[in-house]
Amino acid sequence: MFDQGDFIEKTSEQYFDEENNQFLADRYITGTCPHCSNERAYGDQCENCGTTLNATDLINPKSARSGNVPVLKETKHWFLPLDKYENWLKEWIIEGHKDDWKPNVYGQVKSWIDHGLQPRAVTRDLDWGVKVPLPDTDGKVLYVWFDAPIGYISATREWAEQTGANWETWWKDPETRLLHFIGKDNIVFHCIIFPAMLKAEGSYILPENVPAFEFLNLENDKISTSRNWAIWLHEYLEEFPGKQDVLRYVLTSNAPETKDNDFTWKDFQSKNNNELLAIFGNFVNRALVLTQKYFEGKVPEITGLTEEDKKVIDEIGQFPAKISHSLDLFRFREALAEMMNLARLGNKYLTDNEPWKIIKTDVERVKTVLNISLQICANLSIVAEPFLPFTAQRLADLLNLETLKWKDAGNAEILKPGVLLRNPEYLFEKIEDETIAAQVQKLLDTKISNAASTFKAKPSRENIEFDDFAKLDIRVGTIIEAEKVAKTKKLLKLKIDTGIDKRTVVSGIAEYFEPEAIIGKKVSILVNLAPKQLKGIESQGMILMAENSDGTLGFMSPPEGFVNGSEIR
RNA sequence: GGCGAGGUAGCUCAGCUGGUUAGAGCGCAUGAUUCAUAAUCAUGAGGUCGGCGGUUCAAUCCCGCCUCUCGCUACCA
Repeated sequence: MFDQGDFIEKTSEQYFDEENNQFLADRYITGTCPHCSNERAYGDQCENCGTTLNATDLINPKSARSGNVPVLKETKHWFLPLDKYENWLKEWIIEGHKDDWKPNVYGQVKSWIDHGLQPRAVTRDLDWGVKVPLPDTDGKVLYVWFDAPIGYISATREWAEQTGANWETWWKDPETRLLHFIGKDNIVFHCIIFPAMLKAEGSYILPENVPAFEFLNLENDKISTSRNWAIWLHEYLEEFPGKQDVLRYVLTSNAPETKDNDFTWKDFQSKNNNELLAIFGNFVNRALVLTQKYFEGKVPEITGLTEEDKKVIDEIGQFPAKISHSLDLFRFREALAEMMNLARLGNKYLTDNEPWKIIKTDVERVKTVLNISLQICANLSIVAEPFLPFTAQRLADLLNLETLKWKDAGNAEILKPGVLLRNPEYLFEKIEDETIAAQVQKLLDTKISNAASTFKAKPSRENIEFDDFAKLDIRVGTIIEAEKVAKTKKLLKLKIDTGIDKRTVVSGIAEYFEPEAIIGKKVSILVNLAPKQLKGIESQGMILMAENSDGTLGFMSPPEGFVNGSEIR
């Protein structure tokens, strides 16, 4: 792309730390916030007032690395001119994929394009990352969303070299269906930036579809590996040995295809016990046990088909197409449910025909019933494979089947009469309440330890003299009135009995306290703070609050029995 | 603040270009059954389709406003 002149070179001014000889990311610059005068604001944001900043907005900027004053210095960057691809993207996605891309993906791409695309820098000044492979580019690396997609290609290439495959088949062959499975937060990268790169380079194919998923939460909270709010696969495999497919099943049936969804352990248990075990596992077990009991485990032959048998066989034939159709449309939940319907068909067929009853009077009929039931099992071993690969293999083994392909499914002649089946084994086992409780407890524990460990107490501020402290006049007071300040999210207007007088204080605590609930509350109040107008109300003082690690607030309440106006020292 | 997606039975979700009693799975209730890991099969009870207003003979589905959730993005002080 560089050789083709696909990039724009642009020079701009950014803060530079002369001592460390590097450009500073916004995060590495601190200074005084121009809005709230907090002296510890970062170059990208002031954590005191929450304002988003540019590094050049800061008053008295300092480098967080050396403590020195950074200087503005010119730096050169390479930009991908996304605007040049706007028309092409419009044609390709807005017109070309109006009907086959998911609404969330299409909508967001359209929104971006409608707003007009800007050239986007693909390099950064950082001392870590993938270096820019050009002369005189010390200290410059590739922007993560420029180098990550290239990483997908490199990874394919590495895999291909190890396995003797041709990586270009996957990325350049027009016959290849390239699909990007991503989360909704990455839509712009996979639908605009990466395709623009591929298009610019010229010899790559484009994704046929980018079916972005929404987000999966865990027990009602955002999944976060850094907060350890996650289910780690290696732990899962140790704690639930042999249950890979259970997790696959639950994740597929809960997949956030159209909106955010929640993974809960209770749901995991219920899907295992009530669906996988009760419907799928149980049906297979019924068929195998009956065959074992009545025919020494040998597949019986068909002795004659009733109308009902023919109907069932016809239904079996429809499953592969139904399932693959759903898969083609990226409706994985639907495909999975359809697969389970085949097991349901089996259960119903057995119950309707009651082989355990007619065995006493009509052995020939039982042969047919069990043959068809076993054919359903055989079909299951094929159509379950995309969702439950381990189970599919175990089931095939139980049936003494060679590995079969998708095209082998859909008929009732997969198992040959006379074939000896293995002894029945359970495909799934019940997951008990205690097991689930333990997993939930494990998560609760991380939540507790998270709260404790991620909280870093701020370093103490500069020392002050006693006289400085003595200037503060803090008193015991009581809230006697409280109401929300209109058109604000955070503010409550409080009337406080300070013992000296009854005064109005506006306090930013509305997110944590209902007005009615705090009337009568004893508080500590700074009474000699200069009055300030907030939302047109004069606030005369300040209520002292403690702020917890998660941002929640609590009153600094005086002990019981202390009267209004008592001094706090 | 702007944009995008979503808000349908207790839970998870379907509902095509608007049209008789809004569907499925799980859960729940009742009945049947006992080959099967108290599994299965049948039947049933659950929804003013987020709220308000509009278009229409007719709206879950179209339009407007509001509200809540998630994502992208911006900016003022």
